[in-house]
Amino acid sequence: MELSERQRKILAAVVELYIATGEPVGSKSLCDALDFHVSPATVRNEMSELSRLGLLEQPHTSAGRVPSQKGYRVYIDSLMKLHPISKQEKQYLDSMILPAAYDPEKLLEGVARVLASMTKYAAVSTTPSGESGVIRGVQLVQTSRRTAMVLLMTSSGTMKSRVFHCDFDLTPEILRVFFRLLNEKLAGVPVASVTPAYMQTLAASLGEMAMMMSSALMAVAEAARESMHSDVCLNGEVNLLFYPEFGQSEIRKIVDFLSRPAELCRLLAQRDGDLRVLIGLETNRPELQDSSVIVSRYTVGGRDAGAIAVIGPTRMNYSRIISNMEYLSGSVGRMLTELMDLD
Amino acid sequence: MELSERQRKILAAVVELYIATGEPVGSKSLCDALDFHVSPATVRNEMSELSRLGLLEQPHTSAGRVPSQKGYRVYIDSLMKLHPISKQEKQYLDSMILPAAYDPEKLLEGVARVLASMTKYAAVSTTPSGESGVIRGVQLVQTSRRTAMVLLMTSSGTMKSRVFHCDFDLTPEILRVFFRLLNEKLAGVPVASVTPAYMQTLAASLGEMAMMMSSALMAVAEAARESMHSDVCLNGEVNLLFYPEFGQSEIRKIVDFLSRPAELCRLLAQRDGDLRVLIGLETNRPELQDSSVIVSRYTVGGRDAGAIAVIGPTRMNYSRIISNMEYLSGSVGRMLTELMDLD
DNA sequence: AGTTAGCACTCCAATACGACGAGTGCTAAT
DNA sequence: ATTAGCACTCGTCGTATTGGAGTGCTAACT
Repeated sequence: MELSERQRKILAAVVELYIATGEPVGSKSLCDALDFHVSPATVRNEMSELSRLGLLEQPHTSAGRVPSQKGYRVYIDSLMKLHPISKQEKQYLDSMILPAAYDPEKLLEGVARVLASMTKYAAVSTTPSGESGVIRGVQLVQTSRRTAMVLLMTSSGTMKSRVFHCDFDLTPEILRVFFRLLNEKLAGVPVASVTPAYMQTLAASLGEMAMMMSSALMAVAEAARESMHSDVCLNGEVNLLFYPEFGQSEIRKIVDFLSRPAELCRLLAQRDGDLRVLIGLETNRPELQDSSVIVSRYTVGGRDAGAIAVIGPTRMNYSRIISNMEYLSGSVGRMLTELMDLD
Repeated sequence: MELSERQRKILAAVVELYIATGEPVGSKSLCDALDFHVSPATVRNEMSELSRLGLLEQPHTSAGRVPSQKGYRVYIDSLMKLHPISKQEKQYLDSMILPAAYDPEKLLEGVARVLASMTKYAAVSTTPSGESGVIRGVQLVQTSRRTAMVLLMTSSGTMKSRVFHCDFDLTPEILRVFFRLLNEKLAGVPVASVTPAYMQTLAASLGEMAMMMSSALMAVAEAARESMHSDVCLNGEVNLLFYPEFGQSEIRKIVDFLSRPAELCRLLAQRDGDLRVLIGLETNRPELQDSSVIVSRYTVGGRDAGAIAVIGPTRMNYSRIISNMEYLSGSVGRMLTELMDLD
């Protein structure tokens, strides 16, 4: 698979023209786009060679060429040049997510929104997952006479709240006792180990308090469970409707897939490397055979925490989107690290 | 506009058949659906009379009849009979939203989701608006050495949090002082009056503390501002794609409209009566000329608080959806009232 | 040997045409 | 007042035709 310089240039030009116009590119129009002069016939020869190599394909005999998945792969891996993101773009992105930077869930939701509106594709983001975190502390806040809220903070930067209800009136003193007990028992415990069984033994060790605190303990357990599983925010599915390469039935399948958070999560979980581009079937998803996914993972406090992703037609403006996503995932990580005071 | 009993039956049958099949209904098929025997010719006469009255219209000369907006209006106002929601449906709806019933925002998001998946239309919900509420209390929670969270609770059932950062180490004593001061000054104050100017005068009255607390005050102000404006949750826009009556360009316009929360909010704000059906141009929105909107408002603690709505093609199964929505908005109100301990 | 002009060929897209049929409105008979 | 009969309208669907974009091949050129 050694391509000549000219073949590389032609392949790149085909990909870029096709991305720009959406139509199969023929030898004539390709000639105009090339930065050196050759005749259409020469280009045709080269193109038929590239077809033989499986990098280009023809929708039908008398049509122009379209990049194959392999062709996109080569383009992305070695032909494409990323032009760095401009200052205005940076400012724009920051200004869109900054207002939500006070809460991880809101922030990631905002990121998905801006990503979708910027790219005009579907965007996904996951909130920081706390699987590997330990409980940093539990806070209690009275919200009314007989209700209070537990706030559970973890070392991985999540913060979950839960309201609980008692059948007796709460007083500051009671809350103080609850607070002391909960933090004594739970600080430093990995959230993953806060199972119902664990709570049972914990309750046992509380002796006579256990009865009074049962609803509080439940709330803590639920908050812990929730801080383990990371939320998936989806935005801009509708954008996919406007790409002619997707027909009604494809759209339906894609939307269906997108609406299943668990599978979506799995797609984003592959964490070898900062940023990955999955083209068509590389996603291992038949419903995404004509789509590409760009996944960029972000870190909080230096550790891998979550991902943002864009899903669109294979014919995607990779270069622009990749540089924007790299910046965005960096920003998100930085903001979350700061928010959690983990730096 | 006095319709004979037979005309009423025919109009109802046309609407129901059209809703069920999506195709203009002709005299022949209409005859079969009627519960009394008449010939197609008779039906034709009646239909042409209904056309003259503006209740039915024809897509073209040799096609069947389709209800006009006026026709739908009459159907909904006086012809349609709601069959009450079944026990299973109630259980299904409850089971879908109950898990999210610990947080108003999550709950309303869940409601929009279940509404969209149940109806197969687009669904919208607004979180309880706190415009008219007063501050019930402010809570402070330390989240790390130099950061803390303010929690602002209002009488209208909203609860907003905000993290703030100090440039000195926080101690329990400092927080206690902050807490006392904030609650002294702010409890009972209408959120609407917590303007920047108000905060300024408040800061002035705090004397030397003002400097230390500035970031906390800012956080409170932001939380107050946020508790005034109600969030809009949108779900299921994609569902609209699958109705043939919407073409690409219509879909684009509708989606565009749906993505503007302010306008959406305005649409849902009309609060005369529990439940409203807006047909086509009754929405006062050109982009919704082929859509209908069903809005149902919910109350928290006896006062109007927010709305849930469904947006779909004019050809909508009104009867089923209305009864489901009535139940759902009742549930939501009940859950929120309970959550906020306002009963 | 690589490049290019010329040309026959393929195949999609757009257009036009005609048959078909569902549905109407009108008229006249019951 | 109702209904059967009938001519008429108009959109839908299938088929045939045409035009054009693009290819692959061959032969000539550098």
